Amino acid sequence: MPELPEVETVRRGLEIAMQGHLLQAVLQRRPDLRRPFPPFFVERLTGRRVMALERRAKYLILRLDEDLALLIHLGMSGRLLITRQDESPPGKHDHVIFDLDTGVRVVFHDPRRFGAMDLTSASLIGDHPLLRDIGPEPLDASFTVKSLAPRLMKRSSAIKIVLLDQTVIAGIGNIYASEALFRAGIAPDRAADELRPFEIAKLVPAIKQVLTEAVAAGGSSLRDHRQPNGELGYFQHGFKVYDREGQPCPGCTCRTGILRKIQGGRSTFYCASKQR
DNA sequence: CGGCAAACCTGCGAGC
DNA sequence: TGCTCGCAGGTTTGCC
Repeated sequence: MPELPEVETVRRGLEIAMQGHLLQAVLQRRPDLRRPFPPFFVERLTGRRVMALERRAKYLILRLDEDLALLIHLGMSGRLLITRQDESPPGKHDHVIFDLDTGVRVVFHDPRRFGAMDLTSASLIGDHPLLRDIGPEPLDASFTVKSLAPRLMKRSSAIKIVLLDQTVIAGIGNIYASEALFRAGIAPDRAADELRPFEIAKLVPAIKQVLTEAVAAGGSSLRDHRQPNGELGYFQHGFKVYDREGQPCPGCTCRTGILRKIQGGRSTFYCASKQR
């Protein structure tokens, strides 16, 4: 499902349901997702208290007591849903169930199983191999033209491809890469290292703006994404180009409208007139 | 190291 | 109705 806004939406929902409470029972219903679960997954989690919920890029971090941290990635189709322990039995793709001491149940549901979970030391979380090389958070004040420009100057690939690289910027995925480039007026196949300073000066606020608006809307709900309370996000109504091939461009009067092309095996949506 | 294709999975809608 | 094909908010791996 999930890019930064969707994962942040999940974080906020889980924070309300889980923070301060005990993991009374954990049920792991299959041996692996994309990779095997870590050894003694259930045993290490059972009885732990959830101290805090954080997000880094598209990862959720559950800080637990006893210096333990649970790292969760939702992959393409993962959801975390809040329900009650007395509700219907788990379904086919409900792979992990967290029962809290409050009667709340949190279900990890992931049909494609591209998701991932790992356990690690909470105090050394930044050193974890999955987090170690991730780039700056785009909504942090430290993400600026000055910090982004040198990173882009090292890359000759198309800017759309580079925006998806989590070591360059954290949390952008296929939707928000297209949306940010449209808002910045930059063509997706431009080489990253050939962008001019004034273009990077448009790109940075475009990224911040589209992500901020999407977080405020509870993310985008296309196929799988739900907020943890089951409600839909609604930023899909704010898309200007994503999944709008053939529709009129909302930014200009060109006759071609929104185009779709494949970059790195994935769809990019753009307007050839407004984006140069 | 950079760049690119393939692989990992299941489900759904379109077209025949 | 039922089949095949293409496509899907991601990341890792392996090869050049």
